[in-house]
Amino acid sequence: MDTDRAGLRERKKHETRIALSWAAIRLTVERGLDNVRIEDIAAEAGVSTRTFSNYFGSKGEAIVARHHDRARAIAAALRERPAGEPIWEAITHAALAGFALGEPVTEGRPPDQAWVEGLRLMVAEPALQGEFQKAGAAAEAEFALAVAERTSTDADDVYPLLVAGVVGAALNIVTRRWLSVDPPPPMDELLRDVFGRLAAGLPEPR
Amino acid sequence: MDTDRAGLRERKKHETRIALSWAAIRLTVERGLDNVRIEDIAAEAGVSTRTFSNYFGSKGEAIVARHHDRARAIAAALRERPAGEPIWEAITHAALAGFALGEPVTEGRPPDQAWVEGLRLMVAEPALQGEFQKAGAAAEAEFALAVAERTSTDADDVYPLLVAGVVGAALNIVTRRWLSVDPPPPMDELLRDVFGRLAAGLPEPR
DNA sequence: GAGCAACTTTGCAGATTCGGCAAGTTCCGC
DNA sequence: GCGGAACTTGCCGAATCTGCAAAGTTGCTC
Repeated sequence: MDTDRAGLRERKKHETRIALSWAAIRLTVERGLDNVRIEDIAAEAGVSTRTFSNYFGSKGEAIVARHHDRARAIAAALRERPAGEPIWEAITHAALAGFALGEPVTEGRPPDQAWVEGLRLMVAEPALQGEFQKAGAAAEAEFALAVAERTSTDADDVYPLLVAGVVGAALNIVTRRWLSVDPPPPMDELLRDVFGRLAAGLPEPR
Repeated sequence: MDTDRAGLRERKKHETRIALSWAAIRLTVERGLDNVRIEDIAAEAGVSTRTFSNYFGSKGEAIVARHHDRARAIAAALRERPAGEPIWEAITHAALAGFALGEPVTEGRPPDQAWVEGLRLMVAEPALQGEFQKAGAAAEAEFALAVAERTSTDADDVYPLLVAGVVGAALNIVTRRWLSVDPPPPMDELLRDVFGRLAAGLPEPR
């Protein structure tokens, strides 16, 4: 039943982490960032405020945690792609796989109207901008490693860093666009469009 | 003598802002982020702590302010480039112009050893990562506008967003690299290398 | 140059957050 | 089982953030 045989302790820790992050997101979407105190989040997850601080340094970190996990999943997915595959193709597939995990939100029910609206407000929150960006940057570092491995370049070489940075920027745009267009368009299309342009060398539209 | 005829009030406000940001950077580089209190920064700039809060929402914001200004200068520089110029060429020149303003640090004296070391520690500070990224993102938005203008596309179209995102990533890499290589290499080379790769469609090295 | 309006700075207070420290409790490996 | 390691928790002080109202400046008009 456990995803990994790492023992009860590890599993519980992981569960607490998820519960905290999830509670942080839900409360923020419902009430708005300023009306959520760490106290509330901790209560929702059934732990003390002090324990919250053991897991996350701030509200923002907790909120962004899941976003961060997904970004890292994409890096992991890239490592799974066959070695011969052209790089942009591999990256596109990895991104699709990462997003295929799906927002836990939409797991059962269809995307709720009020929920999407709350999400928009949340990601627009200025206080969280830095947090999202930071999570993206951390994931980029891992992505750069995967790219370096695949292309047999040094990890601190310009090439893998540049590819990772570009991919990070692309994912940001895709995510924002998915939220901004009114009937959220299928991720597949967005991802293929953006990575297609990148693979083609960003031709100037006309 | 005044840079703009906007009146004493505006000028003084601007000076205070610079002084605060500058004091924040200097103290952080010297002592490390955790050993600098807002109280210290305000004292250094000759204002009260409450006034500090009128200008910046946090230490991080103050530290990053100059970085932010420079990024916006690059976006402004892009608008100045001739309309016919190929886009990547224009961008490269804009970036060069932006960096040419020079770190006020290196204005007179050569880059000090201890200073560069402190800078490295500062940009490596986890608590500032988000702040830097956030500043970069804000500048990206302006950059996207400039690109949209130049290419006659909609500002919320994918193309300008993507170009801006890619440029932001590239500038991040250039900045980090400038700090990481031991004798800081000339900006020109770094910028030309990175933007050259982008203009060529990110060819895989071999 | 006197006076008024708008703006900026400042001190103060309350709410919140952040981290260290020292129990108390639970889990892992032997 | 048992000892040690890891995790949770409450408590506390330092630091930050923000609203509010008083005091000080600046800009503009008559």
